Amino acid sequence: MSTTRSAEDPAARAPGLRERKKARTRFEIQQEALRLFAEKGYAATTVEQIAEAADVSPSTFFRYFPTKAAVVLTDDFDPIFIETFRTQPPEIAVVPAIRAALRHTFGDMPADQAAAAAERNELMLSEPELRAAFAEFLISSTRLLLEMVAERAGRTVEDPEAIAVSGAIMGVILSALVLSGRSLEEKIDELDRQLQRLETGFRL
Amino acid sequence: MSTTRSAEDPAARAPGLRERKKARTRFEIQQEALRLFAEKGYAATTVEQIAEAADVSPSTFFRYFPTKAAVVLTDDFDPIFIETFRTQPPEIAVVPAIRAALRHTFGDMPADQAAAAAERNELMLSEPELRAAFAEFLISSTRLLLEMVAERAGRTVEDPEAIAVSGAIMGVILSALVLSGRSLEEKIDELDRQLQRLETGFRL
DNA sequence: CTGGAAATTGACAGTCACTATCAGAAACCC
DNA sequence: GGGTTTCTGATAGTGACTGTCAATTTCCAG
Repeated sequence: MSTTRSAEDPAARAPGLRERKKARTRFEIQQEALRLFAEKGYAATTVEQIAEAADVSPSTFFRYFPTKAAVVLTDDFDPIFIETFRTQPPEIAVVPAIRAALRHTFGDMPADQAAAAAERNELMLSEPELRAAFAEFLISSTRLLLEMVAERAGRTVEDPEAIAVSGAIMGVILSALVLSGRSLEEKIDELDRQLQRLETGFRL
Repeated sequence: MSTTRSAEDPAARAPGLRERKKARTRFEIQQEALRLFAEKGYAATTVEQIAEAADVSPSTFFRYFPTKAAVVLTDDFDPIFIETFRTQPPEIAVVPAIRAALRHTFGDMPADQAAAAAERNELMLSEPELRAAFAEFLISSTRLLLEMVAERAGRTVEDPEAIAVSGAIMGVILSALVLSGRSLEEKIDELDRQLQRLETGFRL
């Protein structure tokens, strides 16, 4: 059996070689793609070039990412955010719970991850093609948010007030992301204050 | 100066044959495209088929519409809405002014236009490709809304509160459009009530 | 009304994102 | 090691979109 190294080997701890290789390939593709995008621009980079840089075939690229845009839009924060929101004490209202979840998810983010997120965010908004794909994300997120809101408030997903508040929250988030010209950190702070206004109403 | 009354002639009032032909071709293409989309679905309809149905070459199609999606997204209501909003009495606050403008723009819409708008709306949300293009529209609309809000409220476009309220309004509109499963007319009514909640704050 | 300038058009060739298929290689399980 | 499953690359497509260029159509001046 083990003429070679034992179970302590960090390469052997993962759920299997296949899984590890997949994760590694996926990461590699994304890494190279983002590098090329930053280097030559999104539109000027072809999938073939990404595949070549990541040392896979174009076919393989599409097995890992359904579209060229997905390589930019793939985001690991959603599940964390959702979980945090769900585990807020039930007596807290929707908007405060959202605020708490946002603070928790994005508040103490490692610097390198924050930088990467900011970069992808910028890319997402500057490239028309990606802005388009962003809509997909936006709409599905709004749907998801509505479900979470309804669950917490004890309403159905058809409830007009639940729909309105979900939309308003998403709109505030979107506008903070798109319109506010600040750093990601400042945006999070600002976002918190803006959401607070949803609770009290706007006086403009 | 009028020896002839030709200026009244509806056919001669137009800026020239070239212009008229262009407008007519444009209308023809859009007409045929929407018919084919309704008939066979958006994805299943190729530009070549649209071009053939409209009796032009594929090249010509792309000279009139930058993308296949643009043929669906072309919209004539924005300018009306903007004008109505701008001409609201200045003492009225932002949200009520939006509500008034929405009611005026979409409230007394002719039945056939409403039907066409509803159809395009449905198409826009059901087809992934179009939903993507919808984002373009969404983001630019939010920017525009921010400008209008800032103007009315005497704030700059960097003002956080102006940003927040613009986003919230847009979010409420979006969610009403996307999430609420009603007819267009009902949606407008519902939208009015949902916007009202923005003024008073949410209690969920 | 006519000749030339300018705009519009269609044909053609090409790029690129994305899909379907299929045979071979790698990893899994025994 | 043998049999099964999964992953991969090569190939050949489809369809949206772009660039070019010559032919046609509309415009306008004389």
